[in-house]
Amino acid sequence: MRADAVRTRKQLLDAAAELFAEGGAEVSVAEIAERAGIGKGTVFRHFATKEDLIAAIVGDLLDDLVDAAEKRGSLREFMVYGVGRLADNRALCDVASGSVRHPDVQAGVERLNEAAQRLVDRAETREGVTGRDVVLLMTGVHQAAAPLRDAEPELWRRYLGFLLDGLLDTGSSAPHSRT
Amino acid sequence: MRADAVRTRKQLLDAAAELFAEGGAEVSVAEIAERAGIGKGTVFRHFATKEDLIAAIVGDLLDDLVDAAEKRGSLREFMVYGVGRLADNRALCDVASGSVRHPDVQAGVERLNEAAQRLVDRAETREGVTGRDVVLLMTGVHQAAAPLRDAEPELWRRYLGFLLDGLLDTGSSAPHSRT
DNA sequence: ACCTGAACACCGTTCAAGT
DNA sequence: ACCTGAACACCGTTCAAGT
Repeated sequence: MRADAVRTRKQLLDAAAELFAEGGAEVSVAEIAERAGIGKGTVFRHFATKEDLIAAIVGDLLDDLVDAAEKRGSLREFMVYGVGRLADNRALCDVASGSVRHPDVQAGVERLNEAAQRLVDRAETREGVTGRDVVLLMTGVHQAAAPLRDAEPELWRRYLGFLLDGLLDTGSSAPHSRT
Repeated sequence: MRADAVRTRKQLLDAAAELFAEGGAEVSVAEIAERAGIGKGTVFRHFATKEDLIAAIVGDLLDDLVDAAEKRGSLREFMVYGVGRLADNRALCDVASGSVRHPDVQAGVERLNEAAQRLVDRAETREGVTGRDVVLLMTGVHQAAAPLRDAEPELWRRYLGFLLDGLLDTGSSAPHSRT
């Protein structure tokens, strides 16, 4: 790849990362090209489709979450971190809502599921809970709180608390029995 | 309104209800017009924007949920019914995901929140839980399970179970304490 | 009064023409 | 090799022309 192309590509990725984070996948290719200071057609020289561009940006975000799963001590800490990331990046929300179905993204989610599974293995959860459950439920918590994102930006913490109380096995008492 | 216009409007609403239920808000006006057997322009004679048409369809769905909240005995039953409706109607999902922001829809959600509040008042939940929380959390449960809608269509029941265990106050033991 | 389809401004995508 | 903007097929929306 020629030096000028490397530079163009970086400008494109920087602009896309910023705009997708703020506005989600719905920001137009024209806007991204303008912000990057390049022609609209050039975007498609680097990425065959808009979806491919989104997948490249979102892939990095998912890798960051996998790192977090490996570095954070507990399942609880990971879930707090993960929902927090969902709350501040609209592109990640679009992945969570299933509107991005790119194979690279699916692979990234799969790696995240596996990393979450390793945390579940070391945690005291109710029986049958998998890493995949944890990842899906994180997105559910975020999306429940999302409509009030502006009015109550910390609402997801409360909802995550409810979920964790249903998910974690506290050991001492019998939290999941119904009288 | 002239008799032929009444007929046209009904054809339009029937087609829209069916297609939105299957495909969500993203089905095109052209598709709806074709299914209804009317011209594309005629759609905009009855509804100023596509959003207004969606709001009309979704309003009925929300009214049905309000009815359910009033007729179902318990909070738990209502939540099972509500998430079930979300699972089989894509238009309702689009409301839940916040991609429909029509004032009539917001008003419908508000009425649903109030109906849910009346169920909460009669239920044993943890402190501070509101009807609005219940409605939001129902959408969260659904959206968590949505990516596996085809592979595991009943997954939402399991996730709703997790949530209810965190939400309901079982009385006897101390389910929300952490040791 | 009511319906229609051609026309408009957008979108993602393609590609001939430029460097 | 790489970049560009005009051109294309879509979309929601408008409106002059028809009944």
